[in-house]
Amino acid sequence: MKEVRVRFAPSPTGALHIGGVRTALYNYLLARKFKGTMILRIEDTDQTRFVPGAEEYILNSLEWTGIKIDEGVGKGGPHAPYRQSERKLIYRQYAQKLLDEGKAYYAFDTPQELEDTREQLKAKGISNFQYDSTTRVQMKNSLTLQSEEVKQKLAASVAYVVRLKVPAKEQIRLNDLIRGEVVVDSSQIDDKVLMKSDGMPTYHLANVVDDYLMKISHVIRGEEWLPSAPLHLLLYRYLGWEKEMPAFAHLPLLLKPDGNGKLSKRDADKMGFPIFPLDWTDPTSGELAKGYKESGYLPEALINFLAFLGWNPGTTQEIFSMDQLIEAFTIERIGKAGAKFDIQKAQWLNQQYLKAKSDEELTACLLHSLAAEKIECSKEKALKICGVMKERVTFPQDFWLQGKFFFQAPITFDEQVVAKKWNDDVVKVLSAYREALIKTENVTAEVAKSTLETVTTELGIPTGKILQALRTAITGGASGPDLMMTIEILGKNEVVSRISYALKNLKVKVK
RNA sequence: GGUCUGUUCGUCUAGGGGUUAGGACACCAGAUUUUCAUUCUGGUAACACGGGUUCGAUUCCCGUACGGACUACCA
Repeated sequence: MKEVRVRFAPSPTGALHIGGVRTALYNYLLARKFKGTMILRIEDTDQTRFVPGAEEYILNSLEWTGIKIDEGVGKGGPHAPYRQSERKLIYRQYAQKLLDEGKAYYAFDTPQELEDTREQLKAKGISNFQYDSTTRVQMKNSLTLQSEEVKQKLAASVAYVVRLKVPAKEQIRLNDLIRGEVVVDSSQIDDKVLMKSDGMPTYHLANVVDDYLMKISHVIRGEEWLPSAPLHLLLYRYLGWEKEMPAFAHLPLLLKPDGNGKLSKRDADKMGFPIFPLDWTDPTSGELAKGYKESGYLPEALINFLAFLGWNPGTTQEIFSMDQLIEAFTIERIGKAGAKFDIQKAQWLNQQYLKAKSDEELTACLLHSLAAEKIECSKEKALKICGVMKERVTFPQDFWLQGKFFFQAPITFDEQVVAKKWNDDVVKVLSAYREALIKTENVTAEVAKSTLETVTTELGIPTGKILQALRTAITGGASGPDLMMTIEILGKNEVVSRISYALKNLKVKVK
C-alpha cells in the first residue's frame, strides 16, 4: 500500500471552526493508523480575507486537541513552503503548462463586465450565468480575441485571469470513499478561474497542485467540496496526474442542534455552547468568542465527542482515547448523513473524563480557580473538597463554582428552605448543636454526626426534620455534598460561627 | 431554479430481505444517598411517504416529500 499522507488545509480567515477540528481529527486518525504523515498546509490564497493571528490560532488549537502535525507550517518538511502564498511561482508554472497545451485560456472580462452579464441574463429570466463552453465564445478571452490582441493585452499588463477550458459534454466519474461513485456531466461545471488577476491561484488549482506535489494519498475534507471534486479530477487529468490522484473522502457536515441547516456560530451562541476550540477575539470587532478549552471542556472529551459525530466503531464502546480511536478508525465506518450537534453528549463525556482524573489533577483544578480568586487554601483541604465534589462536577471550574461555600460563609440563605423548614424545632436543635460542638474536640464527620444525633435524641426531634435547615445554615444552599463531611472540612470554629450567624439572622416565620 | 447529496427513537447511531429493530445521551419512574449529584434497575421513544421486486421489505429498485451542500477572480 502507498504511504498514507494526509493534509489538513485550513484557510486563515478566522478562528478554526469546530467542524474544522473534526476534519483535522479524521485526517490525523487515518495518518496515525497507517503510520503515515499528517501535513498542515495553510491555504491563504485569498489576500482579502486574511485575518492576522488566525494561523497561530489554528496551530494552538490543534496542539490543544492533541492533533499532532508531522509536516507543514510550524514544522517544516521536504515540500516546504507549506503556506500557499509562498508558492505562487509553482502554481504559475502549472497554469502556464495548461495554457500552452490549450487546456486553459486567458480571460480579460472584468468583474464588472461579468456582473453586468449576469444582471442582463437575470433580466431575461435566466437565473444563472455560467462561464462555460456555451458562453465563452461571447466573452473576452484568448479563445475569441485575435492572438495579436491577446499578446498586446498581456504585454500591456491588462488584468486577466486564467480559466480552465472545461469540455462541453463529458461524463466525469469520481469514486468517493464515503459516497461511492459520483457522476457529473462536465456541462454542469463552469470554466473555473485557476489564476486570479492578482496572480494568486484559486483554491482549485493550488489544491490540486499541492496535493500532487506533496504526494497526498487521501483527501479527507468537508462535503461542501463534493460538487467541485469532478473539477479537481479534470485538473489531475489535464495535468497528467490522474494515476497519482489521491483518494477522496467527503465528510458529512455538522448541523445545527435545532431545526435545519449547518452549524454556525450564531447557533452556538444561541444555545450557549462554544463553536471554537479556544477563546477567539475577532480582530476587527474586538468581540470575544468563548472556546471549548476556556469553557472547561477537556481536550480528550472534545475529541471523543467529535470523533463520534459521523463515525462510530461498530461496537457499543463509547469512551475512546485518542490511541483507541486511531486503532478503531476506518473511513468505511464514516456515515453519510449530516450530524446534528448535541452539546449534552459532550458534557456527559466531559464528566466521564473529569471523573477519571486523579485526585491530584482534580485538586489542581480547584487550586487553579482559587488562585484566580486570590483565595488561600492548603493542599490537604483542597484534596478533601475535591474528594467530596468529584461525583458532582461536569467542568473543572465546578469545584469552585459549586463549592464556594467552603471558602465563603453564606450571607444569604436559600429562601425556599428557610420558608419551609426553618421552625422552632430547628432553632432549638441548632442552638443545642452549636453548644455541643463548642465543647467537642476534633470534629470529624463521624463526630459531627454522632453529636447531632445525641442532640436530636435529647430534644426528641427527628434528625431528618432539621437536616436540610442545618445545611442551609452552614452552606446557604439547599443541596450539596455530604453535610457531615462538609462540617469536617469546614472545621468546628467555622461551623459554630456560621450556625451562630444563621440563628441570629434567620427568623421563624410567624403563621 | 439547476447540479450533487442525504433521510433508523428528541439527538448520536448499530443493524440489515424473516430481529421483541440494539446501544449511548437526554427524558421519566423506582432503589441507594436522611438533600442534591453519583451509582444501579426499569420505562417511554425510530426505520419520512408512495409504488414496485419478493412468499416476505425497515433493508433492494423507482418515484415523491423533506433536508443539506454547491452554483464567486472565497475557501
